[in-house]
Amino acid sequence: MVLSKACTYGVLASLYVAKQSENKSYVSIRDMSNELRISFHFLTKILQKLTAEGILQSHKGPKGGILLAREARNITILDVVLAIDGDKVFTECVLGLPGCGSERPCPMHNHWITVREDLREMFSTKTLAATSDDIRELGLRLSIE
Amino acid sequence: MVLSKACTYGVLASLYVAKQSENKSYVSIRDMSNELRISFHFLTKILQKLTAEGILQSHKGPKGGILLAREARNITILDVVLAIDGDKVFTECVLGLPGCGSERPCPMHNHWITVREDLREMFSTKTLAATSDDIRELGLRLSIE
DNA sequence: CAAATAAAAGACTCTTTTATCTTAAATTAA
DNA sequence: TTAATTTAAGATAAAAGAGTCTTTTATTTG
Repeated sequence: MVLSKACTYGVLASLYVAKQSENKSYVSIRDMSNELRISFHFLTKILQKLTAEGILQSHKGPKGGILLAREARNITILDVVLAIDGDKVFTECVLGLPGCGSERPCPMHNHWITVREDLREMFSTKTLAATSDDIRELGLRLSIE
Repeated sequence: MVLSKACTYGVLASLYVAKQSENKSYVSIRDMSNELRISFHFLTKILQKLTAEGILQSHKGPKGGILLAREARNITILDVVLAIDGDKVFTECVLGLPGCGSERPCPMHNHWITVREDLREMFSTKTLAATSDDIRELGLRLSIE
């Protein structure tokens, strides 16, 4: 798996919040966990990380929940991935050799760095705004159902 | 990590065997584990899988060890990856949604399938023969050192 | 202020992956 | 045929990832 489970949940949750953010009220984590079919407590932990990283903002108490901390067009899926999984996928050697790079390359290095960059590009070109528009217009899925 | 640790060890080991296979004698797993700095017993299990999958052949007893089961130019790195990790990386949804595909795509599907295919292509175009030639000619690394 | 609500935080469990250790089986060679 | 060597197999352990449960803290509303 390219992304950890926590990371895919974080991306799905961010897109869910972006999609709801026309209503200016906070998005309930409980509702989101029901709709996305993600364990509530596990989701909570992931969202806490995204909040700590300045991607989401949260509010306790009745009518509380979470919101995007910045405008949806200023947050990319790469931002969410980096916040949860870090940049390992985009920097590591595909054969796991420490210190692999142009000076001391592994047998796959030159080919791998192009694929790795394509992967990063894929995540960086998609903003939450544009992606949630796609979801609405094309009827794309965010959950198991 | 795109590949499991077991899988990266399997690829490194296969390349090591290919590189040694000018000498027609069996390659010692013990020597290989020392040179590649991979735990002997863990490596043994991985090689057993590759043997079971028909990529390697083994021989017990003194002067025993392993060899490629086919010619190095007829084994690709993809073969090794599929034998150990299966085809999950090349078929799964990047957001982990079960049943994601062109009929019921996730928000990243269309972009992801191109990256996924590039990844498969990277592994499938490299034979053990060509890659071990590269290693010799360009002095590439197979181990931590 | 008190009660209800909802996120935050931390402890804990389960599963999978990675790694180690021990014993068994096969083969070679003296 | 016996001793040494080397892979095979299985049991166990350690670490990481995924998921659950309980308690605490902050906020709203009656």
